[in-house]
Amino acid sequence: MTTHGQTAAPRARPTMRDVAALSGVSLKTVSRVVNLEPGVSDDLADRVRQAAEQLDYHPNLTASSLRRSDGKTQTIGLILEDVSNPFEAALHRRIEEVARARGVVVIAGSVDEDEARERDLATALVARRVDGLIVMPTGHDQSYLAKEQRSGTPMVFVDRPPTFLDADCVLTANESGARAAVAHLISHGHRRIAFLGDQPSISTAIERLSGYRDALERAGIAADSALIRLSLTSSDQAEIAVAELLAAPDAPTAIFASQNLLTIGVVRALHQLGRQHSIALVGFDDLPLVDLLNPGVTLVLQDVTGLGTATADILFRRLDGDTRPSERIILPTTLIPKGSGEILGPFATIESATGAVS
Amino acid sequence: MTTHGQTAAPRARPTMRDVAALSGVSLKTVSRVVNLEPGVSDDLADRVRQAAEQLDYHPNLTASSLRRSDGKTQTIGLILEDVSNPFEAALHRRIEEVARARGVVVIAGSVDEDEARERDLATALVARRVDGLIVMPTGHDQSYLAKEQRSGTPMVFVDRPPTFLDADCVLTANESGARAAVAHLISHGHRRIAFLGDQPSISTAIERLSGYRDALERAGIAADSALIRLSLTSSDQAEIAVAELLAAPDAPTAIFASQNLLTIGVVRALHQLGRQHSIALVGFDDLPLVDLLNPGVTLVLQDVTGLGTATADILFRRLDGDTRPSERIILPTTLIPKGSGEILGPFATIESATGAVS
DNA sequence: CTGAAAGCGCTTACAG
DNA sequence: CTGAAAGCGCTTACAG
Repeated sequence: MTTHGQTAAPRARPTMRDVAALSGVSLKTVSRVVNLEPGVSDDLADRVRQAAEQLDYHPNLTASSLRRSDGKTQTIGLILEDVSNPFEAALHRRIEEVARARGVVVIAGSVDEDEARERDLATALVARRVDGLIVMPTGHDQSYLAKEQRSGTPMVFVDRPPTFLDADCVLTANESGARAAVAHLISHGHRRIAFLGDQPSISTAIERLSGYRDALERAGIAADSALIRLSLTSSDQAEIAVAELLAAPDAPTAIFASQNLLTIGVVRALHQLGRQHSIALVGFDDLPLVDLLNPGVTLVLQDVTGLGTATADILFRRLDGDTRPSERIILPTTLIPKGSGEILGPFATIESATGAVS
Repeated sequence: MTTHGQTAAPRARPTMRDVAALSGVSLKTVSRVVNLEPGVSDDLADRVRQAAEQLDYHPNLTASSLRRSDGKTQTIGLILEDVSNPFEAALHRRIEEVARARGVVVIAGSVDEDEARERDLATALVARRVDGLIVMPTGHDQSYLAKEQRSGTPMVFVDRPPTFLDADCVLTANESGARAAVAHLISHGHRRIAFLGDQPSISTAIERLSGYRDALERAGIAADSALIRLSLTSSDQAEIAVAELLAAPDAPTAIFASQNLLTIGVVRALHQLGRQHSIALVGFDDLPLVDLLNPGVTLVLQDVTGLGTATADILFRRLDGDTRPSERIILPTTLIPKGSGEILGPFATIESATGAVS
């Protein structure tokens, strides 16, 4: 029978006290050496380091943070809708990178679109005394975080602003991004443009709808509520919505899909119906490989790296003591023509056909 | 000037002592009520709950775990190659779900393919006294975790087995999955089949190569080293490799891309060269939307949900005291024909043309 | 049923 | 330069 790691009786982890005993110094001297504080003679410091090495001593951060005057745990919390969503996973990675440079780790969690889960996760993170919080809010009331904020936990909101709470936030220019997408379709000769959107309770969905309406208005096109489909929460729902829209009389000639999952559904529907070369499409958010589809899918891209970096930067600035009023950073989008958005509509002019407009 | 949350002087968080003082009971009684221990009179319990409510008291988990005999922090660590890789992000989400059901949160981190970073992250997690560790190992020696394992931290490896360490692991049947992919191509009339793979230091890359060789051997086809391209670490490198392979004399008629990023590169290259309808392709790992490409891409899928669930389940079983010998779970793959893998090769028979073989 | 004392592994605030 | 005492916010192990 081999000695199996998992089954052997646990061997106690050495403490500072053990290191002190072995090296024949006081606890405080070990603490000084471990924390690289100056003012320990080379002789003692060497003995301590040797003893620590010999015992394979590793400091207990949870104990030190309890006693430390700043109480820092070198851990931050990240509340997302879903850690596996590509946009959010990319955000997570950026935040992790900024945190890592400071020796800070990230506890991330998913709350889907469940308000209660958002609060539960926030409570769980606070109970573990995270140094700060980054939140992509789901609920419509973040006032429950006010006490925690007053207790000194900095918090930054990302992608969506907080409600009933004054805090920093980093957002995408959803309205102008959507406006650009729809203006792009209009400039290619479309006037009947459908809007597909997520639940109107989500601020980004509303802002993108607002950009859509604004682009139509600027072009003197009356919005037709029959072309606006909200509360679509999955690719499948978007796929069905497209089939319905295209089967109706006076069907749209172009579609603006205001979120990545919805874009997938639209692409599926158009391919299914064999309409991918006749119905124009612009999608919001990045999707891998869509440039290889035929036609490629024209997308409005968010600056995920910029969002993640700015969010983490602000949080750590607050942790470093920045007490200026809360700020709101808004990052622009980029429209990438890939084919589907350049399909000409019935009102195309010579300019739009020759690409004189974009 | 409004009162701004972030700038107001931090208000100290209430402690158990504060609750005890306000309710006029001892610290221990508050502890009993907070931890739902029996044996407190309704009268006192009520007073304590009211005081806690009034002060907005929330327990400090980091302090309680320090003192608790089991020392549990209700936190586990997850070491990944990249939290934003779709496969790993999906794994992360599954593990989070299992953990959440037990009130446990997850600290995840990315180490890319950097051994030093793997060790640093492990150290950072151990310093925070995570209750357990889930590791997708990058390095080729996990013996550095042996002491930690003996100290009582359970650990489970996922996707790749640990080296120089006896521990549980949950893997994909890489070899048989790759064998099935290549056999599929052979049955469709291909004999010159290229293999594209990641760094040979990664166990999954080697296992998939082994499955490739095995399938060829079983079909009596001699392996041609000119068709085997290893150490490809990005889509771009795979794209270049395909261009080279197809430009060479006696070029392959089919390609097996043994990892998701590489599959993307192959698809790009084939479309670029206009060969997507003549060169067969099977890819390993899922990729969104590839079924909408023309042709759709035939894939070998891993059971990500199964991997995540099994990994987390084992970890928590160990945390619950299971001391049986370490186990190795291997989950099967599924081949999904989507078009690219069914392109017929020069040795196609009537059976392969009619789909009598899959 | 209730609580006073000790201590988890550290850092703080002093004193020498 | 070095260390003894106190204490971070809790739970443990007792005693009443």
